[in-house]
Amino acid sequence: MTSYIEKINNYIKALDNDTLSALQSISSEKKYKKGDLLLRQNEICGKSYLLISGIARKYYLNDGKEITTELYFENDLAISFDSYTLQQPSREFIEALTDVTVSITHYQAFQDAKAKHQKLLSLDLMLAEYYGMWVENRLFQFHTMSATERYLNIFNKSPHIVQTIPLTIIASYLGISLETLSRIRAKI
Amino acid sequence: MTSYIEKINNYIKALDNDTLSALQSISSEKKYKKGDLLLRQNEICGKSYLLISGIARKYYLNDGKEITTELYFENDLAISFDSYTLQQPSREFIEALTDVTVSITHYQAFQDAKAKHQKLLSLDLMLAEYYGMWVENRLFQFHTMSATERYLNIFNKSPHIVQTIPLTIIASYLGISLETLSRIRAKI
DNA sequence: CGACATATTGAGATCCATCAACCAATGTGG
DNA sequence: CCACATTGGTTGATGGATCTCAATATGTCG
Repeated sequence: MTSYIEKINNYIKALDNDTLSALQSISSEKKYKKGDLLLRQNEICGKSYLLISGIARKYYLNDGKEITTELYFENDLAISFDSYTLQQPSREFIEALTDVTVSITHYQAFQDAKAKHQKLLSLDLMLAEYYGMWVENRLFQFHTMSATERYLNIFNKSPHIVQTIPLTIIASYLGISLETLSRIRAKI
Repeated sequence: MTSYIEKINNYIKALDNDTLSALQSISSEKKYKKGDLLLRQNEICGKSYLLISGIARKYYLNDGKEITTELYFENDLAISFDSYTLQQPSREFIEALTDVTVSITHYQAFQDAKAKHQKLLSLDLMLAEYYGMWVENRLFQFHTMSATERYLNIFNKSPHIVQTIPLTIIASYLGISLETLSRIRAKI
């Protein structure tokens, strides 16, 4: 599945100048400070955020508790998928965990560009497919792995997450309490 | 999100004849008997199956146990998403739970058709988006709801599932043991 | 330094899985 | 058409994983 990212990146690199400039003309750079919210609950996700530098996360509130659903690093694309797709209010927030620089593309401008440039439509399909597989894989892990296994998985595959993100956030990302995560780590 | 299915169905209804006949020319009907496997583990999912009648499910084996990941009814599109997208061996099976009639479309033929007919590319994007939102929503439920809540949710929103599918399968679909499901039902 | 976020540790409660026994309905071979 | 196997479901007892509440560190930053 990692190879699919490469495929997407290669696809972007190989875009003709016409398509590429169309994409660039509807994108703009912006900086956020640590703690800033790129998207709030109940707002419609009308933009996509490509992380150029920094770390961000997506989360929602459940019984007043923050549940992190995705972590974003350099080169990741941050959106609230259903809010963006349906253009309906988001249940999720997107928050900068460090100072971040992002490339913003507006939803409607991208829709228009897709109509004119078939390659952007193909790109959008690839991105949606990637997200589908990513979520499917996450669900798979929730379905089959214990808390310890899920932590070890992230620890082995994405050590940078464990090193840079507060445990409180990692715990909610893994779907366990902070205390349980702390105990899991103590045992290893 | 249900409205997105309607949007997709309306989109299909509104397709021009050229696109529609291209789609039909690469699809064919086939019948399966109850218990037949439409896709086996380790096979590459080279076809999509649109259910015309009957019921089917997708599942995988974990420690020798069957874990159901999706249930299909009339008008649902059955594929192993990652296997289909990456054209890699599937970890999932697709099984007919009753006699079924499906409309089969080959992966490669559809890829070719998408290159010629932009509307099919748009359709594919909508289908991928729908699947992404569907899985996201399922993950959301696993993340926030107890076994009882998940059962009640399915019981209220999709009573036909509870009425027609064996509890063993529903339990694995909900990510709980058959015994727990039985006890949940006894309490209500 | 003080204050607030972050992390650890303990004790008890809760949810759910597992193992096992049992029951009911269905189907099949002789 | 019976005897028996098979499938699907229920119920009880027990244990383990994880949560919650609470107390106590350990930062970290203005």
